[in-house]
Amino acid sequence: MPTNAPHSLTALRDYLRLDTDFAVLADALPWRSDPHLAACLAAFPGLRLPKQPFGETLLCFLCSATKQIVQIKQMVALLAQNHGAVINCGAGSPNPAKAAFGNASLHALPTWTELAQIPEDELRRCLLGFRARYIKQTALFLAECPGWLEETEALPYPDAKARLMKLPGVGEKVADCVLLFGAAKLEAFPVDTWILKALARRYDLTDWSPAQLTRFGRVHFGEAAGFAQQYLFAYERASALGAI
DNA sequence: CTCCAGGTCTGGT
DNA sequence: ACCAGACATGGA
Repeated sequence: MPTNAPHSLTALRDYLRLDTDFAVLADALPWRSDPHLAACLAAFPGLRLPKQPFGETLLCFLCSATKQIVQIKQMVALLAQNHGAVINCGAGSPNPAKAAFGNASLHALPTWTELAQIPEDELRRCLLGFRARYIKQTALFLAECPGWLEETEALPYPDAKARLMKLPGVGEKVADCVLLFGAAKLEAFPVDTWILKALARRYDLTDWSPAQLTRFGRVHFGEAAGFAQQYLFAYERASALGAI
């Protein structure tokens, strides 16, 4: 562990925003008393938690409900391709993405303002299914409330979470993902199917209810629970794929 | 064909 | 407060 690892939660957040080596955050986790977490940390020594744009994170996780990760990627790619502004990478512009994608035009994700203009049935063409309605309604709400997203991101975790959960399609899990990945709120502990499996299987809690497992995770992993969540998630998926 | 996927909402007890 | 179905769609 580097000796300059930050020790307060505020310092950890600042550290996160620099997109440096986040492995030092492990120091804030109870891995010394937790053999499984220790194994996860050892299995993914380079794991990072980059802070991503708040609004884009919200869009991506509004797509995520009961979908496989490969499919979520495809939905997001279609949203960009069909409705996002073209990113200029003409001749002379040293855009590394152009080398990677050849002459295919690159698109940004559509902004919430742009999404508010798109008919729901057109959004549905991006394989969104029933999620199209959530995205459309959220876009219409955000269009009526300029600054709402920025204000939400600036709030403390519990207030930000409560506000996000007022959006259609945003429940506890999606709100936690948006705050963990899009706002670097390390207290956020998103509980998805993988985390439920990990808590039940790796902590010998097979007869616990999902609500009890959730509470266990939030209490056990503490102030940097979201960082622990990433390790549990990565480990459980790799394990399912036979990579571990 | 059936089951599940980085869930949420709604309408029942 | 807790529980079952519905919700779209594709991959395993």
